[in-house]
Amino acid sequence: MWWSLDLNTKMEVISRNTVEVVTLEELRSKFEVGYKVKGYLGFEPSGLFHIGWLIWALKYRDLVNAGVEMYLLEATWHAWINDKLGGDMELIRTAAKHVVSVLKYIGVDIDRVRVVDAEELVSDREYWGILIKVAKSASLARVRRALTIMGRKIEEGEADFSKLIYPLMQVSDIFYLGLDIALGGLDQRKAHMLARDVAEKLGFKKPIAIHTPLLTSLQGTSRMDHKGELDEVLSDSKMSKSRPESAIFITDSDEAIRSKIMNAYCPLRQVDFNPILEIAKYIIFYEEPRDFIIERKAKYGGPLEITTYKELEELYVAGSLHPLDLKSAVAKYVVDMIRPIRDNVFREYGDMVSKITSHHQ
RNA sequence: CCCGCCGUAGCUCAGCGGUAGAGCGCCCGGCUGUAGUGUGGGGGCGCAGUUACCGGGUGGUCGGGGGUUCGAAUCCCCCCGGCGGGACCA
Repeated sequence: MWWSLDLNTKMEVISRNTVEVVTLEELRSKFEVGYKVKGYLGFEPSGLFHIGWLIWALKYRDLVNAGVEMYLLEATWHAWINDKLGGDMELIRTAAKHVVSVLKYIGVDIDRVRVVDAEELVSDREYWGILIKVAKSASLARVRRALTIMGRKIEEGEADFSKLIYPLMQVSDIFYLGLDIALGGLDQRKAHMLARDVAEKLGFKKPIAIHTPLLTSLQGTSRMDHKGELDEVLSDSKMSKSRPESAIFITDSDEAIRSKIMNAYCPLRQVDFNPILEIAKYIIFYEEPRDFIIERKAKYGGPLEITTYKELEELYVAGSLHPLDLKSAVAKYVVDMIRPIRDNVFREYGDMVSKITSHHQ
């Protein structure tokens, strides 16, 4: 268990499969000092759990297992600000609960997690005091720079003012809970950096930011042929709920999962922006070694058995593994992984699922 | 966190190894014109006062701290602050 982990093992467990830890040195010294390290992840209950979230969920599990005292913030008010689920707070709250359940099913020791609803934070006037302090210590331009995409539309007058409060709340959440670590997908970077910027000025702990990768959309990124237009290629590539066919949901049937994977973008021998390889890397091979069997007819080379992602990638780059065989294998493992979770979600949150599903239409 | 630019007078900035500057503002004075006012009108005088002009004056820890140098606003290092950019969005 965690108390038996030595420092180097902790550091390894926490930093694996992340895009970055800002900064590793700060994290190490926190552990060296030896006091109870507190971390959190805030998630916006915006709909059904999808496979992209699994990446931060697994990282969350790592942090819990590494002995970090983890908070899980149900960012219900934040979802409201971002007009998620039609602003239906009841539905948002239920959606939040189903995410907590999924975490439990993937093996997060939920008894050691402190689940907090944003409702609790905003009910405390101290929270709003912190928020005003944060607001006073950052210029309008600085806050605007920390905005999500949604918020950036303010410039065009397409968004309401509450979007500007959003990053202030994210920062206030961290300070209010007294956290050492802020975990999130790479898309949370701007808010985390704002928190780091103003923390010392206000006498709060400067949070260490841990960012997990974002999965490429199953549709991939077209326009790869434009040389040097990386930005253009990268745009529009995150796996997102707004386009159901681009993501695998925890509620998808075995057939739906297989079909989405088989139809996914998966260029021969190419690693970059290859959603199937990413799923293999960040989800199937999250923990290594792992037994991974690729069934193949003898005329295509026969079955393959590997244990690490590195082996898989090498085979693929070498052209020894055809996209179709890769997809079949990945689909099998994803289906096996999701099936039990899905069954539980339907059992506990069947009503919510149908509500949200109808909401999508 | 990374990259780039910036921080010099109240404001906008120039100067980028050799005496800290300009424009604007501000203060004092002058003058011309103008509206108001004392007192019914005019003149004079006074008060008050807008704009433009003229003259004079006021302007500074050159963001902070170290270093290099005979000499630093200027070059180097560290820090603080600001703006922009940074895989989703654009």
